[in-house]
Amino acid sequence: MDYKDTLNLPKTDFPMKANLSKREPEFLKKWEEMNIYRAIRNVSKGRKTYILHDGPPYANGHIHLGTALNKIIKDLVIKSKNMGGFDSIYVPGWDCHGLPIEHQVDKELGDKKYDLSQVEKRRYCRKYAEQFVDIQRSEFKRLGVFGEWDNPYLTMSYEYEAITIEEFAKLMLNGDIYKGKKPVYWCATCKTALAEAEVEYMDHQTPSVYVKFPMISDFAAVRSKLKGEKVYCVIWTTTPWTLPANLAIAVHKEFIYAAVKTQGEVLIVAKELVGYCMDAFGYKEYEIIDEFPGEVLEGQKCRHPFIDRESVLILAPFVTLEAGTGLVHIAPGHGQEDYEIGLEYGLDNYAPVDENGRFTPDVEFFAGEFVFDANESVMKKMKEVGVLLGSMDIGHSYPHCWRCKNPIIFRSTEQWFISMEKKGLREKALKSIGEVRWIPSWGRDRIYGMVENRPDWCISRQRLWGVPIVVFYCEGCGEVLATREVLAHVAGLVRQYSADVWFEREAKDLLPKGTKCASCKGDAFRKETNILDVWFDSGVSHAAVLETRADLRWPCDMYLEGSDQHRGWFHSSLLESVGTRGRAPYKEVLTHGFVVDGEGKKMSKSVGNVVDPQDIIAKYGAEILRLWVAAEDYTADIRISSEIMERLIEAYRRIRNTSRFILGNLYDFNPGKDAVPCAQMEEMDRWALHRLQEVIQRVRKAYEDFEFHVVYYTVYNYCTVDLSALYLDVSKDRLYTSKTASKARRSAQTAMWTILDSLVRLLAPVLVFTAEEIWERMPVEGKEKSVHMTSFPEVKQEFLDPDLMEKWKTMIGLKGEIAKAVEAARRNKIVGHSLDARVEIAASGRLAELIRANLDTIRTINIVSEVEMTDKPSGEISCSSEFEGMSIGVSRAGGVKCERCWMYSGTVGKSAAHPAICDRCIGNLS
RNA sequence: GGGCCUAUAGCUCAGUUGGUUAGAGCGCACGCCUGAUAAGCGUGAGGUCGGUAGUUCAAGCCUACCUAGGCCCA
Repeated sequence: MDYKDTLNLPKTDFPMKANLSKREPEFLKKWEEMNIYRAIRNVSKGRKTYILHDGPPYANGHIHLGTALNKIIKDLVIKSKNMGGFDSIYVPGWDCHGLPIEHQVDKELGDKKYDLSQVEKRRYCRKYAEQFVDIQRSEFKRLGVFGEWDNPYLTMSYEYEAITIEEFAKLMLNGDIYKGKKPVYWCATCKTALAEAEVEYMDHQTPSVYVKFPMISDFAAVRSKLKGEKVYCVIWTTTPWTLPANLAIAVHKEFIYAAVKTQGEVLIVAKELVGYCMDAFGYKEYEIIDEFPGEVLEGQKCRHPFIDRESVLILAPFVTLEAGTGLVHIAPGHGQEDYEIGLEYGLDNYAPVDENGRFTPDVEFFAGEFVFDANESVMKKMKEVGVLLGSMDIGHSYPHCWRCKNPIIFRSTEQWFISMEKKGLREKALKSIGEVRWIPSWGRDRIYGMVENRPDWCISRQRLWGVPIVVFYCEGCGEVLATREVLAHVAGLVRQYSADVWFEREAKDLLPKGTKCASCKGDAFRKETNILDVWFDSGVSHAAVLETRADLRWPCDMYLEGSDQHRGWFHSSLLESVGTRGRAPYKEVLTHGFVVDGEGKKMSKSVGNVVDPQDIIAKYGAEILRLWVAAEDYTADIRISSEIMERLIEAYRRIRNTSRFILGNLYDFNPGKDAVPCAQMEEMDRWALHRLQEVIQRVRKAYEDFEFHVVYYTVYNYCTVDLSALYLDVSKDRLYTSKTASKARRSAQTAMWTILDSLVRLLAPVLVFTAEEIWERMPVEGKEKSVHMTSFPEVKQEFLDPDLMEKWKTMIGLKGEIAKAVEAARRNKIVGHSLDARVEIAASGRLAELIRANLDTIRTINIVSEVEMTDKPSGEISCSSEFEGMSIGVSRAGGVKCERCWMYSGTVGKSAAHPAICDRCIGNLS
């Protein structure tokens, strides 16, 4: 007879093959139908809230691996908080205004854009953003991320736009905001000022020129050696077009400068660079006739090389000797450092360049010329007047516009600023940084340094798609009108009609009736045309979201973004919140690194190492992507490669198969009726449950610390090491061959059920789909509709047994030694399967006592047919390295192999009814 | 060029306040099993801790510099 039919072999319809890319959408559908997010919120109702405030991704393009990573980490936080005893709320958001969308719309409209009114174009922008909100929403949902997807926050919603204006108003009325003239990054193509964040550095070829400025003050009065000489200061610059705006020449106070006589004139350059410079000018013969420190030059005057104007010599700390001449051309209207040093010396903020990047009419020789074209003309002019000492093209890192990729210029313009100093914003912000928990802790130093050094925040943009800067100017006297009443009135209109109202109505229709200019009593006004920086938009999300939704609160618990946001959203939110409310809008800030390729290099289209999350989802499923996020330590850069994917898929299979095996052995188990109390369980089951408690404790702690990779490794190693290789492998005999309802088998089933029930909950935040798939098949009466509505398992004291663990530590060590001995016998063809083996152990002392008392357990956990203690082992002899003095002998087991349990036994053949099986099996058959 | 960060076996991660022969899992090699089977089990070989120089009786863990990489800025 076939005894296989008498065994309790595993049975389950839980498929071995995950088929994730096909099965995941089915779960998404189920969750959609049951409104899983609401269901979880209902379960969590009344608990302490945990609020992670979503940083809004930009509503343009499809999600990439970085955005996927970010959303998945957020989802891990939200889900683990909910299962860990909080009411964790997730309102996703989108950043909708800004240049990129406006550009994209311009591109799509083509020439049509010139026929559209401002409002019409804004409507296109709105539609464009809506379209990508929809796209990204479905892509995020596909990742298994739960949240209020049907009610997200959008920075372009009427309410949000109104609050943006109200927040601006607070700062305005508080005196933080001022209008000033400053050099800002200016893109002549896009005709707009750019924020620091909108600038990219790329290699760019520019001419570099050496130019001599004739000295006009009597320098010989200070340096007598130069009496009677024609003296020139030589500068070097890579932006010849800024020379018409030159107002000064900077030198370093401590550097030594040399007066070099050559070609009948004297050139001043840094002493260290004399050889280098003369080489560049092509002068072979020269003589240094004087040397002096830079400070001697301060206050001396040169004449501009081709314009009738003075250029004064000043001292600046940023002068270096790395390139050039050691004398730096200063145009305060065209450079940040130039501007700052210009302020110190009271120089004019001169920038004779219009918004198109063309010289203004007052610029001699070059009026109307585009600045980058003017490089050539300026050089030509300088050649003409004989001041050009040398020139060459060089490639260097130069700022470019993030959108149009064209090189940009620094240009002094009228802009609105939030002052870091006027109302002590910097100081307050720095203090607030100290009150926030930064994870990892170095985040504090990073943002502190940035806030400490940043210039005033330029919040104005000369664009269309955004929230207007709500300021009016009196047509009569030019006075700024931005009173509390006016701002509130406009905010009200925006709340009703969207910010479009600003662009479609005239000033008089935006103002409260009877508004008059405070200084001239005029009643005609014009609107400010600038809009707000989009970083201001997202920077007020704490006000627009946390304070407006009933179940949220201000401040929230956490902001969680990539480490670039120390300068981005964390930063803008901090300044806005500190400026209006005196503290940061968050209690904790968690940052993650960036996704890089298998070599640690950043992903770029040109290198061709970009990985698309859609491809991974289609090929392996979102689950594998989630597992990747969980497995990697996100505090540093996060690598992805095909090998990493392969490893994760294998790990996933192991977890899946372990679960499947347990489910297969629970086909006839009803935990309500069949569970065995802890005290009556078999020793090994109690060992497995003790280990489970350790896993639960470690995993819950890891979730609390946001160390998701610890969650992954802990569970995975438990599955592999403790369960698959030991506990489950060993338990097969008991599960398969014992009587179906025997206590021994029920004990194992109780343990396995408990284990899977815990694992599935611990894994649910990570493996959202698979955990649900397992949960659906768990035998439990009255269970929750979704594993995501359950809580994490608690550590149960009754399962903790330190003495047992101590004993089993030795038992498992012993198993390793026996396995080595059996392996040696296997190599010598004495045994194949471990059940072929008979093991003889020689040991002494306490070890011998332990072995003698547990011979049967040792036989069981080693899956051999016989174990005996003896003084002189026979067969293949191995000496233990772990246990001193212990030796193990392995020989072929005696007796006959039982056809049912495959163990060798002397009892096989004794029964006439069942001649092929052992008496243990005969007992289990009846 | 500056600020912050990272660098441990092929891969992903551990390595407590510096202290014995640097750990795990996977992968790999070899083998077993065929009652978890496009599964399961065992054994084994792989790092001197990015590099250099220091501090120390003692350094993967401290210091300096360098290299590579990342983010941010210039």
